[in-house]
Amino acid sequence: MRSRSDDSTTKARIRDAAIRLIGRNGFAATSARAVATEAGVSAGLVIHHFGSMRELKAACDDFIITEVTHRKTGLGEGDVSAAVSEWYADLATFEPWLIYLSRLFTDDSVAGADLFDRFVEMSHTMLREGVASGAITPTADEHARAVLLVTHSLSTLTLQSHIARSLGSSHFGLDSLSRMGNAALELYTHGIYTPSTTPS
Amino acid sequence: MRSRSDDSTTKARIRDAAIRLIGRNGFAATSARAVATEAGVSAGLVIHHFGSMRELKAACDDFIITEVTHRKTGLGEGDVSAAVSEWYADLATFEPWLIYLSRLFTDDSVAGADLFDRFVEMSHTMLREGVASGAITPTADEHARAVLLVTHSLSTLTLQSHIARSLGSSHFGLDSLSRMGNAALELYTHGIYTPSTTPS
DNA sequence: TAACAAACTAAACAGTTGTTTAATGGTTGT
DNA sequence: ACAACCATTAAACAACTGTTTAGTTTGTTA
Repeated sequence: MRSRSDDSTTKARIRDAAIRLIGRNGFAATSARAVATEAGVSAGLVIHHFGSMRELKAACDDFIITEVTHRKTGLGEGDVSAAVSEWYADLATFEPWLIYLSRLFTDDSVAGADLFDRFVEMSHTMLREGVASGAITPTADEHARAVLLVTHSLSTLTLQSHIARSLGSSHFGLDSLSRMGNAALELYTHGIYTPSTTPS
Repeated sequence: MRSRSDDSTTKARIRDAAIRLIGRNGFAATSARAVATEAGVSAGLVIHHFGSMRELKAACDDFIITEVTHRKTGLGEGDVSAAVSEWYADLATFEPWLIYLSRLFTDDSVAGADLFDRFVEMSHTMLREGVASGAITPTADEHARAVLLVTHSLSTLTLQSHIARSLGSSHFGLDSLSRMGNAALELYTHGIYTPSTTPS
């Protein structure tokens, strides 16, 4: 269950502190001294280990991306949705990663763009296979549909605080996730319009 | 078509500059001096007119929220989707507002939370009416469905840069919007799964 | 034990931040 | 013409920023 994030070197502690703070407040609002305090070290040590704040940010990006993509699970390496599911299953441990991950898409970083594009490719592959096997209906603009599905999936991440508040939870947990999942499954199964009244 | 944003007082110019910069870079990365330069005034004047940076941010929030909710359109006052459609129709003019609006939801400001909740209420009302008239299928968890639809709609806003890039456009324009809209309409009409193979 | 390298800190650095102050110029009302 | 007022600026302020420097501790190796 646990990963190499457990390496308890000081450098790793600093990186984890940065992931927590950048996730919570954004990169621009996260100072080297704040990271240092959060990690229980001096500000100079943060720079000593990472060179600069920008490089620290890059190290955090790399770490999160590696964790979400190269993680080995029972379902095979590179299965991103499996990794994210695992994160959701142990929210207490992985919540900071999820929050950081969501910031990756709204901060417009290169790392976030790459990840998004990879998601679209994966979605594309799944849709193609589904259409080939007859499980999924074909569509005119396959690429737009792939982008739409990825966008919808990620919105659960980027808008998680609003979802949780609106569903009455104090934070985005498994209950919120399953309620949204059920609603989404229903939508993907038969839409929301009754067949007879489908608009043009 | 144009609104009271056309008041060309210096105070309005400063606010518009702030909306542009905060939308582009986020509040934490937007300095009073940067806003002043963008508006062609001195840094002191920014504070003179708004009191502090936090109050300037609040003024921007208020302005955008007012524009998106109290705007009078042919479809009646308070029709948010009509207002947003209007913004999309004249992207050159309103793009900064859309970008600022999207930041409202990812910055977790109170203004964004209020707006999200209002959207959910509107969505709830529309769904109820649709179900009553037989146009929309009922569902077990109506609230979750309302939240899901709002989340999906807003994701087109919060992830607009990724959508545009993935669709091959240089920026999020009417073509991207219509491709996503068509894909969404199809999804809402009959889902993506073929009836015979609907998963449990 | 001596020597060396790495981890680490406190202090100082120049630059930027939000905000204040004092002053100037222009407009308005009388 | 005069007073009052507002818009506006340049300069200064302390607090904070990322980073550097110099130094100290700590651990390893020979």
